[in-house]
Amino acid sequence: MEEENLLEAFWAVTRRLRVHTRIALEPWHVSPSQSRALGVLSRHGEMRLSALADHLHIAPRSATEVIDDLQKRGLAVRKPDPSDRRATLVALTPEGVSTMQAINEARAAEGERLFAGLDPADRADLTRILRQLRDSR
Amino acid sequence: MEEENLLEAFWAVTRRLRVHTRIALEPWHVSPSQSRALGVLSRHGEMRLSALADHLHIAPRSATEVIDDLQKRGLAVRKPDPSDRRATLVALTPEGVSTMQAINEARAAEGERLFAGLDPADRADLTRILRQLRDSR
DNA sequence: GAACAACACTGAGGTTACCTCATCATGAGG
DNA sequence: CCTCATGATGAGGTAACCTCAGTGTTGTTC
Repeated sequence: MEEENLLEAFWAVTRRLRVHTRIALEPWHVSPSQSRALGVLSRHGEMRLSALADHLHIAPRSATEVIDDLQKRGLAVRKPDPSDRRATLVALTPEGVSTMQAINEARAAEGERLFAGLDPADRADLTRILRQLRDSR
Repeated sequence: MEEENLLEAFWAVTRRLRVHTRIALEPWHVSPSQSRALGVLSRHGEMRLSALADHLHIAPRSATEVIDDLQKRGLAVRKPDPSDRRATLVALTPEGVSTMQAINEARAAEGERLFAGLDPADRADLTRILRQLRDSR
């Protein structure tokens, strides 16, 4: 029953966070799945479509679609992999890079809005405990 | 940048929790959205379709679909609202009730698996902090 | 060095969980 | 009773995933 409450509280906070994220993304007309792809490309640099799919935990076919959308919006480009003519590399355009930066700032600000109410000690505890949960096993 | 990590850690734990939930639900062949509806009906008892939609934060039309599915599986029934012939009440069947119980137990067990690594003080802190985040503003 | 399995991507088409809009029956107020 | 609002649902749409089959390319094996 203690568990019940912990779980429930966790999901409630997750929902709030999701709402905040949606709001942060709105001005750029970028969907959550697109922003995840932007994030991976921005953190790891250009990569094959299949590698992107791995990072996003989705099927390669689905990565094709996400990249189609980002390319239509001018945020990413496909280019041939010089070392393997079967493969396609995906990279951010300059516009993709700057959009990602703007989104990161907006998201951090939205996160800050939610976490602002915590005093520093609680915030440190929360960070530490979440990391432990993330990395356990 | 502290924020970045807190947010990121939060999402990582959320993902683990989602995986655990999916696993907990698997044996009953109940989708997450169906289990949410079961949960609402189990906590609040029979209610109108539109009220269920409110609780689930979805459109009334979508509640119709969720209930269609639960009814097909024999977990819920529609009955006329005696006080308004336009309205339809939805209630759990005995099988729906027992399925919900089983799911709750499995989910608590799965949650326990994730949270088991925490020492009691951390667990109490986490619960308290999450409640604060959930209820702030 | 030809044959062939394995691989990278994408077209076709499916699923889930939502949505809006239009329709139909019923209800409530003037 | 006549109009307007309301509860559910049919029809049809969307986003973000999926699988499966096909095409071109590569590495391997004999």
